[in-house]
Amino acid sequence: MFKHLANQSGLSLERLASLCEVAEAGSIGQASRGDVNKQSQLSRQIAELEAVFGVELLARQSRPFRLTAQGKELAQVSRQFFQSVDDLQKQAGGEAQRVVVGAGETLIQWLLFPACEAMQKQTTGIVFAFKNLDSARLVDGLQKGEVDFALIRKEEVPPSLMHAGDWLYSHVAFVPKALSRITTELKIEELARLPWAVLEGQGHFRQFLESKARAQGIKLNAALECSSYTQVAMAIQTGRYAGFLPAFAMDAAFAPGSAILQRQTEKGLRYERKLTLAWREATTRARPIVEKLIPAIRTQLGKIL
Amino acid sequence: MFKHLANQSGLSLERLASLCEVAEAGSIGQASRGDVNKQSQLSRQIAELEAVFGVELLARQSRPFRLTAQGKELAQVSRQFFQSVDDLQKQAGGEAQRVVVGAGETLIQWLLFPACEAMQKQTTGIVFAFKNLDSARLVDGLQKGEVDFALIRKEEVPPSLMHAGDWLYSHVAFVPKALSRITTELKIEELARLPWAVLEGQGHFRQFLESKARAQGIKLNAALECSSYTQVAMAIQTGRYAGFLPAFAMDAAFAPGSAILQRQTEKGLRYERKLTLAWREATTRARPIVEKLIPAIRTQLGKIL
DNA sequence: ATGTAGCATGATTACACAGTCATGTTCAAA
DNA sequence: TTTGAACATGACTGTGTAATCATGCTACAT
Repeated sequence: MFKHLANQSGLSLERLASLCEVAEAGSIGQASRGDVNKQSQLSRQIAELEAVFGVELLARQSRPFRLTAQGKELAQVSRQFFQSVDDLQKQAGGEAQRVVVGAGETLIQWLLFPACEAMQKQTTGIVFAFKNLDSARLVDGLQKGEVDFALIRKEEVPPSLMHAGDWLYSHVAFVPKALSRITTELKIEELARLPWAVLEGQGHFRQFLESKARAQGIKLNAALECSSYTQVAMAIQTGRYAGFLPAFAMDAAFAPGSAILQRQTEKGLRYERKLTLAWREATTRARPIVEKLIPAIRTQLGKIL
Repeated sequence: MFKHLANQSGLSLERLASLCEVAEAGSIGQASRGDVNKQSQLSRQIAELEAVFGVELLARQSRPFRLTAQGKELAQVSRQFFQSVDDLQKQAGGEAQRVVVGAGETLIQWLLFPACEAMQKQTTGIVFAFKNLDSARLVDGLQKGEVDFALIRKEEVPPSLMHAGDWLYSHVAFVPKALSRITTELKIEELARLPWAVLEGQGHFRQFLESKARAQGIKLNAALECSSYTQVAMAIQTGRYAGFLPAFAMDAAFAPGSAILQRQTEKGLRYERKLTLAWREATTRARPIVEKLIPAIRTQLGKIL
């Protein structure tokens, strides 16, 4: 049967696990993280695997070495196997299975976290792990099998991945009543009038706002630079700044009855995104639990969005 | 990462390969085939795996022991992994990948063999392995991953399996010119008049013929009992017997210009079957080569049927 | 050119494992 | 109840392997 494979000198679970580590880290060096012993192990073990398969698993043209296509393939096959075995073991031992959910920090905090919270009460035996990654890394993680599913912009999902759900949300303005009691749509002029807490740097939305302001011959009044939407929300909460947040932040970020007005922006300032839940089909095959969770997550997210 | 799994004492490729062997054979005893050493190994190794997973992999209620549901699951996960690794290794070494095709003996000889022959000329790097199994075993083999795809009756495909293609064929009469020069549809009366080479035993088609004859108050003239359709074809070739064969046997079984008349049967004697190509989705995921072959096989079979 | 990050290799140790043989246990059928 | 088939267990051996330390090599950056 498969004894010829299992018996082969140079092929072992440890070596395959090492390959997976290198695949995840990107290179031998990163996988060993300063541990010289580990470095020598990894180098040797991958060389031994190469001897077994008669193929280069590491591309040795430039340093640091990256995995070759065949190296990645073997790593993926192994990873899937380990994951399945791990699931079986946890299932048998009554332990909770780990499900890795990826998204941007904002989405995790205000969407995934509440949604998963609700699910954990119903379904026992699941541990969610949230990964805060940018969309490129999320897609990569999905394809490698390191992330089970991800909440990302629909446009970012490559055709090789599965996806379901279709949630539209827009950035809306949150203005403390202390600053303004207007409740109608937010006008562009107010970009200059109100003191805004904005994200530092060159984020998409920040650039969008600045260009809109410029087009009107005004300047965005960036009174506070924050490094995350959470900070923006905190700034708004103080009552001294207005800010833009995704609409779904209202319930999650502000206590009910707080003196904050949520205001839709006028048409010219609309900034909309379409989210979807993406995953890799192979993952659902190797991990039945992941497939089972998809409809549940969809309905939970649907309740919030 | 997965070091915690790979390091676990009691978990090894050999033990998993052993589990696969037992899964395939059905029990420890059958897997060891009289080798007492192997028996003790298998017993021990499965016990060690059980310790790792904390679950019974063998159902020890009645002997011989069968695998439990969890045992089967682990075996399947492992089998898939081994198969993928094996494919990678063969691909890397430029070796041919083995593709297991299952069907009844008749279908193998007169349909699959010619079809695969034609494909091997185009596609290099594939070795076909034919398995002659009854449909129950074929379905079982498909689900276990031991058979890559099978040509079986459409009605036999359970909903859990994929299938494609839809080939209708009927059993028709082959009559040597030496016995009769009639070329019209075969009448029931001829069942008694002509000397028939038939399959021994209680095959579906044999019973069908006998009941039709009885209904007409005549008796099937079974002049020769054969144990395979190949033998029936050989008998017909001698010129001394008539016989029923699947219509597609004409080209494959008889040399062109041989003195055999192929005759459709009259309506009351029609015996039709619908074939399809069945496979398991997980197999196509683990073995890309299998997925690639499906359309090729379909067109090749289409040419014959 | 030279340093250094990134990887390879040789040698050694301790251990887990597969393999083997002999014998024990359990269960089902005769 | 007996018998044999099916599986378990204890004891031992040789081997492959992970782990560790020391040192050597090679290519990229400065």
